[in-house]
Amino acid sequence: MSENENKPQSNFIKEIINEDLKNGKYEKVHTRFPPEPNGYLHIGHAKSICLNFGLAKEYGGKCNLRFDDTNPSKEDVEYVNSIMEDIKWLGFDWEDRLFYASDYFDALYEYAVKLIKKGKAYVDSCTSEEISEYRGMPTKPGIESPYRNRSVEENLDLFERMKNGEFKDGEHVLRAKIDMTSPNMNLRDPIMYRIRHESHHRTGDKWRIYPMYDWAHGQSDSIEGITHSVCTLEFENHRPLYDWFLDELEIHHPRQIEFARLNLTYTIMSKRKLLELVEGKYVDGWDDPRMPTLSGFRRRGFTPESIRNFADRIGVVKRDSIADVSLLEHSLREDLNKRALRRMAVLRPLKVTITNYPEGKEETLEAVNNPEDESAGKRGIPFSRELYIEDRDFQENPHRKFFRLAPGREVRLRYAYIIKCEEVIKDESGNVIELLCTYDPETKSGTGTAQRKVKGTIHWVTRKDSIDAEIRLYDRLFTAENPDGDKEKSFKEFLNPDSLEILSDCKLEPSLANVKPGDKFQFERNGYFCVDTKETGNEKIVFNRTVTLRDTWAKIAKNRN
RNA sequence: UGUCCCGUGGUGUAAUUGGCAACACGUCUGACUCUGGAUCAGAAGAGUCCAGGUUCGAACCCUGGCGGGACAACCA
Repeated sequence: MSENENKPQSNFIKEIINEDLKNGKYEKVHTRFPPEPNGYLHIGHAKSICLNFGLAKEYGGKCNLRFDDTNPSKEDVEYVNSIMEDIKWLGFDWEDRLFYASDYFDALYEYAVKLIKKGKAYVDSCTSEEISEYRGMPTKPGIESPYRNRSVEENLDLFERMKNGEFKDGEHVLRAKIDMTSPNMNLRDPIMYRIRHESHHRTGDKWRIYPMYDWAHGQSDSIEGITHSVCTLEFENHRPLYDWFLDELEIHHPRQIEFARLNLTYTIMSKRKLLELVEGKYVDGWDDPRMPTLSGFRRRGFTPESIRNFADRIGVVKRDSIADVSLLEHSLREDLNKRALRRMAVLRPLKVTITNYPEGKEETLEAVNNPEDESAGKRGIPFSRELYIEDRDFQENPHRKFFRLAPGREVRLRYAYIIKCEEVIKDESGNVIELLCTYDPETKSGTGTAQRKVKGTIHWVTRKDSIDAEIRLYDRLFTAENPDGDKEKSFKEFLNPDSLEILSDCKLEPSLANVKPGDKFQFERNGYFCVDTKETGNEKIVFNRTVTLRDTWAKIAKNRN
């Protein structure tokens, strides 16, 4: 619902912004989304993207895209491209404001020189072990480095030579001179620059020193004129440092605001662990439809609208929480229900012969494309003597509340006739392999003569005209609500062995012959499906099940146990 | 045994900033239905982590507990 999307919901960040605007701290709102190009975006990032771009839009401001590319050894253009693609797919536009932290390496260097001259930064020549040892513990103060009181001149000289590549990796670092006894670890002379003899994906070999996150981030925000720098909770303890740099430098001072990152039931959100799933081949790549990555959701058949709606509904707060996937699924179904064309597809076929339907006869029946949208029109579907129905729509000894086909019972074939099961044919081992049924010619759909009511309606496909396809059924990737929440067990122990089921003998109605990768449909009574973008080729059609329909029967069947 | 942040139905959020706790998801009924979908109607479910205090009045303010999270990468 578009009104849903426009419904402005307040949150603590907007309250802060309102206050800042009111008292003149800032005159406009300028946010940014600052991903590190070292992995694929996931739904947690989507929350942040929706938030940052959403705030800019709501306040008539701007939102920049800035790649936080300060660590050449982890980052890659592959990620840069996938990130841009995902943001665009989600529906946001940074216009001409695509930036990189590496754009500011020169400016950052000058700022560092300024701090050195102020006596607020120094070159430390301790080893990384020593530095870490001197840093102390959260509960115990650190001690000062023996190099802490070098002269400004010496620092300037050393720092320039660090830049010029005169030293080896790890030989020196540039540190801010703050307070080794601070109860906030981030203020214990944080490292600003480290030496890395590595090429950067954008600056090439120009730099031999690279800035750390804390040093690069706030200054980049400042350079871009960001007003509200929205980030996740783990940076809360960094805010004093963020502020310290800006204050010492006396430059434009954005306000950092932290919110709780998104957690979702039955999924993990850690980039590192997601990478582990990919590298360990537990899934089929970053865009595996079971992955919580945006590329995974896209391939699975999710719409960007549904994800945006979801992001609106979960809200923004400072407390840790874990959102229910069913809310995401609700947003998805709500969107797809309005838009997806209905089609009939039989996932697990059971042959049905209508014994009193003339052999060789064929007729075309009319079916509605989308009951939620009349403009979607109608289509014809062929009907003839031999059909397939869903094998689960037949029970030899039906449960009390099962209103589908059973020996001697009647059901309506959607958009066609009422049929009655007269005989059950089995193979040697007792499996039902075919049903012999009769139909009632008076009950043709839409004729108005169909006065008779039957309790159940099932979908079907004609044998002769059906199209073969492979359909992949997905279930949640993990069996535990919070797979990451167990201190004893690894998240991998909660992987759901049944998260993927491949059905290779599915039968589709003929109107599905010319589908294109990415096309989305509702297969009546089954769920929403989309044409897989990777596996679908000339000879083969592969559908992914995006999400099932709400299924009350499944609930009844489950509760029976 | 430090600093910072956070505690509202099962879940996620709200409460016009001190006025008797609202919405959504989920759950459960029922109606309708040629999708056991959608839709519609309804129900159950928290007295706001605990204990004090201030106040005519507290989820909102104060104090003290308790519980959860973050911080000890030359990662972001």
